[in-house]
Amino acid sequence: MPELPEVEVTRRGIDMPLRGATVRAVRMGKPLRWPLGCEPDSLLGGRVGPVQRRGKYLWLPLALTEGADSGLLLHLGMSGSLSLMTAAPEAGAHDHFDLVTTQGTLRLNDPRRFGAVVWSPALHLPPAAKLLARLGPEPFDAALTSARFLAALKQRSAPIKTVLLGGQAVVGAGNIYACEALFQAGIHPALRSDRISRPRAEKLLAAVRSTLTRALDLGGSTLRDFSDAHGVSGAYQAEAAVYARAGLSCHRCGGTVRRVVQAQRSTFFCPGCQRR
DNA sequence: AGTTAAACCTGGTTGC
DNA sequence: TGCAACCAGGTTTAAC
Repeated sequence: MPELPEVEVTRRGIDMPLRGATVRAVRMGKPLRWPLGCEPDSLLGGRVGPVQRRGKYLWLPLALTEGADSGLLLHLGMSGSLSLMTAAPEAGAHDHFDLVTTQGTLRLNDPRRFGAVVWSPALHLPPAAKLLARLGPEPFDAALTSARFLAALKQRSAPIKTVLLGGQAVVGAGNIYACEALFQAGIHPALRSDRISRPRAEKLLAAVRSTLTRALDLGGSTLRDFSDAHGVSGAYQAEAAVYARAGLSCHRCGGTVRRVVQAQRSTFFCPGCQRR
């Protein structure tokens, strides 16, 4: 589920409430994608700092000593969500990580367990640095110009949809928002990335940005499991133009939205509105 | 080297 | 009703 908007909405929900909190207990459930990388009890007494986001990862600074840069790198995978509770109920079957602090319990619920919580001595050191190494630029970074975006697209011959999902040209757009941005830009998902024109690349970058912004404003998308740190669902899915709308009519041209598979992922698009 | 498949895991939905 | 097949927000690793 969680693409950039959902992860950012989650970050905003836990950042201020957790700031300055002290870790009182750590509870682990079933294994996640990667091991924690430290003794859970070694986190006790850690002080929580400002929560940051990089791509679809969250960085929770957890200083064990004054001035330390260590922390936890979190990923929500496909089905993960974080909730911050003052009085946490008993852990359920899919609650795989609890960080009990003086300012509430941060709990990761993740049925499919593609998510991760990994301790790292610093954001710029392994293992965090290694996991973030291949990420492209942030979509709202002013340094990401349309020229730079175009240059990145020119380096790939794979379909534009697949390249968007890859996150090398820009991070943050997952399956929902990659489909929606391509629709908004009027670009066929099968178009070769390196065949895209300069004006279309510019239009696509703008579409990625506006799609992610709109989703952020609506609290993200909730297909099944996602909710923010306070249990509130997203609302973007209700206004998706193409995503999960195969066989339905396009609200722009009246044609029929199609579903195809690219790189093992469903792609939804409108053949009338999106051209090669 | 670069693109595509397989893998990780659980559960909901669909169709016979 | 039962059960098999397919589908789902992601990303790494292995294989063409």
